[in-house]
Amino acid sequence: MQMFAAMLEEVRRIPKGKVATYGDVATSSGYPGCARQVVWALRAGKGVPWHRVLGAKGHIRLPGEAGLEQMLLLRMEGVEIRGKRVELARFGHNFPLSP
DNA sequence: TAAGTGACAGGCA
DNA sequence: CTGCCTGCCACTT
Repeated sequence: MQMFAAMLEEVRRIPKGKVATYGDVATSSGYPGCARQVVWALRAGKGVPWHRVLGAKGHIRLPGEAGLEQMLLLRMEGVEIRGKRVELARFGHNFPLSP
């Protein structure tokens, strides 16, 4: 499995109403420490719920209107947003380790 | 081959 | 709480 493919797969596993961080996606997809590569995957990936991926602490790391849209999409899925951040304790998706 | 880039993470003031 | 700095890794030029 290619790195990006694995990452995109993990992103697709995030259920509606939940979110995950770049680091979590990277780790659970088998590439710990490759949070930046998750960005690559998301940019290249199509048909993935990219809006469910946030930065550390549930911070939205998308600048400009894209961030606004992400916030909107998350809200529509039932994710509450406090100011500029999400409560990972409640909406963070617990990834099933896949070895 | 080396240097630069990025929707990052974690530590520290 | 915020903002700055460093480490990280795959990819491009």
